[in-house]
This record gives sequence, structure tokens and C-alpha cells, in this order.
Amino acid sequence: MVAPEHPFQTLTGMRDLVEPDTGRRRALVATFAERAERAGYGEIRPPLLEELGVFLRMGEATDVVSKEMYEFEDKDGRRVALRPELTAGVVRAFVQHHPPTPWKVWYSGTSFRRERPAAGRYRAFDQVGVEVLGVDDPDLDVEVVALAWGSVTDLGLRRVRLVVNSLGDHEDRQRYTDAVATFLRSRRADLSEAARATTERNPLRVLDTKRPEDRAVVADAPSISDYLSPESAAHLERVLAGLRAVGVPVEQDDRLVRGLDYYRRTTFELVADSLDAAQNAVGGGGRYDGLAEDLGGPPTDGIGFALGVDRLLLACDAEGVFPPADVVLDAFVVDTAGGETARDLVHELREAGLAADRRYGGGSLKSQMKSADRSGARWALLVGSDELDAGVVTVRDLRSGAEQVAVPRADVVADLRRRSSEHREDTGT
RNA sequence: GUGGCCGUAGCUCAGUUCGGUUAGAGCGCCAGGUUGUGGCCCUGGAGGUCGGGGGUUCAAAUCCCCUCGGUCACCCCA
Repeated sequence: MVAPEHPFQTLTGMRDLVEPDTGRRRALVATFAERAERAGYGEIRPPLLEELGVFLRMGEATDVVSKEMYEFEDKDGRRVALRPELTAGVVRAFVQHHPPTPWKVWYSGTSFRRERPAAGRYRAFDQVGVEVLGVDDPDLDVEVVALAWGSVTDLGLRRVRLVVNSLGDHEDRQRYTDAVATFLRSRRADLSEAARATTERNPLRVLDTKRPEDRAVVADAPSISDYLSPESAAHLERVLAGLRAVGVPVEQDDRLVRGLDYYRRTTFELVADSLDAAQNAVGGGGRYDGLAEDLGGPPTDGIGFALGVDRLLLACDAEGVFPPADVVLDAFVVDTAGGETARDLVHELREAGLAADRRYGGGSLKSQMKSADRSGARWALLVGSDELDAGVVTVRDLRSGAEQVAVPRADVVADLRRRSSEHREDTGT
């Protein structure tokens, strides 16, 4: 081994997550999983690495495919890529295993995009989401969108809006895209240079530009609502009516387009008003009715969404909700009489289901008490030479300041269990 | 990928304008004050390649170039 020239550090856009962030993310995923499973969804964990072709259906013109994927040739000479999202992999799994439909799955996991990092945007990022394959019924759209909405409100977020639109079926979308492109070319002189380039590559993307000069032009652009087939329009109406019926506040926005090529008909986005406009989309999704066929399967309707965990938590911070929970310790053992009691007692406490820790390497009573205090433990269990001689352990409440008591060594675990359950009842935890 | 700003102790930052004693503060950490008691207070201590490399200079945290990382806007997207 040769020592590195520079200390190793995380790659650009990647980070080490530690407590309390890790615990907060566990809680977020648990909350999401609970809601999804209540609605009949089962968990799926597709691999992080897939054949490159699985992801190309997102659209060759999208940045995600054209320049942001971590792709390489493996030692077998296959073109492979780290997943930039989970939908394509889930649909690939559907095509590969042909499970009975409807197939309802939820997921949580990390994806990778080689972009310039920004607030709430990393090169390795976590999402939670669901996909449903095999159902063409607008009431399923209602279920999926309501699930996304509920997942956000479960966290306590209030300043989030749900925006819904329809891109129509394949033909609608194509006709509309052509109309938008024609319109934008007619107003070419008024557009920014970047928007002119986007017009030729992916005209719909221009519709949600954030540049003021382009926004003025886009305001005059044709509306998708004039290009929807009667079937697509009816589908959208049924979805909107359904969401209102179940009490999900929804806004319709005929300028909402989503980045990936596979979206058809229903599309939606969750926008956090508490975040800066650049990264305020905390989640989004929609129908992708042709995707399974594109991946070699039978024609199958599909719909799903993904929520960005980093942005959700950013929004939670901005609203002061869903705070990270402290790690709770029941007992901290302080032993200045040789250490055998600490060694044995923490083990007994843990085996009995209590959370217990101690300090290693000895130290004065004072310094061990400082460790006990910092640990956040509810009780300190003290063992000095006096206790050892008397066969007892001194139990000290570190929060109330109440008088400490001597408990026979043999009864300490049972005593702590009793105190702990009483304490939980008191605090309702 | 383009442009702006930033990088000094574990953390948050001062010092950079106009180069010049041993590079500082608060918090945190360790120890003592209290030879068996945490939090508050007092005292002391440890801890720094000034992101890295090169250059200019008698002299660089400070000026110049390159580079790495972060951040904001654009692009794109969760």
C-alpha cells in the first residue's frame, strides 16, 4: 500500500450522513412505508446497477440521460449505469418477472446523477416513491396522487402545493409539442439564447423556464388543454374530481411539464413554497403508459411518483416540523471500583431490553459523571468501592435532581425496568 | 456545463482592504478548583499543513496563477 498524496475525502456532491440525520431519515422512510403498506403496496429493492439501456427510455434529449449518468463498461464488456432514478428499474423488474397485476410497489433508496451540486441536490440522493403497473383507471391516479400528498402532510408540512396537469396520450403530446415548438420559433427573437437551444432539443422544457424574459413569451404559448383528446380530457377531469372528492387540495396548471420523455397523461408535482424557487420541487410523478412496452414487455399502463428525501427534509427545516429525535439512553453506568460491575451491568441491562452505555478507560467519578450527563441518559448507575462493599448500586436520576437511592446489585435490572416503564407512561412515549 | 461568492482549531467565525512580532475569539474537548457525584461558575491545558500546489517578495493567511472542495444563480431535476 502506498499512502495517498492527499487525505481521502468524499467525492463532489456526496456526503457521509450521521446522526441525527440518519435517524431522521429512518423515521421518514418508516412513516412513508407505513402509509404505502396501508394502501396495499409492497416494498421493492431494485439493484443500483443496471444495463445502460434500461435508463435510455427516459429520453435521449434529457440531461439525465445525455450527460448526468454514471455509466461505464464492466469487465464483461457490458454498458452499465448507476441508476439515476428508480422508475425504469421497477418497470424492468415488472417486465422481467411478469407479476400479477395490478402490481403495487413502494421503494426507498439512493440514485446517482452527476450534476453540479446545490442546496437539496446531491450526486447521490435518496428518494421514496411508489409505482403501479397494469391499471388504466383514473381512480388509481387519485390513489397515487393522494398517497404522495399524504406522505408530505404526514411529516407536518403545510406550505406545500399539489399541482396537476395532463400531457395527453402519445399523439396528444406529439401534436402539442409540435405546436409549442412552432410557437417558440415564431417568437425566437424574444427568447434567451438558452431557451432557443432548448426549443430545438426539448420544446416542452421551455414552458417551465425561470428566466423572466422567457416567462413573458411562454405566457402566450398554446395550452395543452386545447390539444387533449376527448379521452385524455375526460381522464384528467375524473382525476381532478376524485382528488377534490377525497379532500386533497389540488391546483391545475397547464404549464406543468415534467422532464422525462416517458410521461403520458396525468403528471403532478409537489412544490414547497418554503424553499427557494430553484429547488422547490419536493416530489413529482405521473403516468408512463408506454414505458413497459419500450423495455420489451407487453403494453402496460403505469403510474408512480418519487419524493426527494433531501428536499423534503429541507422543507421540514424551513417549516420547523419533523425534527430529528434524540437518541434515548435509559442508563449510564459509572464504575470507579475496578470496572467489573460496569462490564457486567451494561450487558445485563441490554439483554433485558434497556438502552445502556458506559465509558471505557476508567477516569475519575467526576469525569465519568460528565460522560453520563452528555450521553443524555435518564439515570446514572454509580458503583464505587462503598457500593461494591455493600453489594448495592446507587441510582441517580440525572434529570429530576431527586435524591439518589441505593438498590441491591441483584435487583438493579428489574428496578430500572420498572422505573423506565413508569417514565414512559409519564411522558407518553 | 457557464458565471458570482467562499475555504483560518472538532464547530461557528475574526484577521486578508493597505504583505511585516510567537495566527486569535466563542463554543466544544481534557484536567483542576470539589482525594465519591454531571449540569452553573472559576482557573489552566491540548488542539492549526491558514483547503492543496506553484509563483512574486527580504518577508505571504494576506498579492498572482493553477487546482480541490463548498455555496448561490443559470441549466437540469427529486
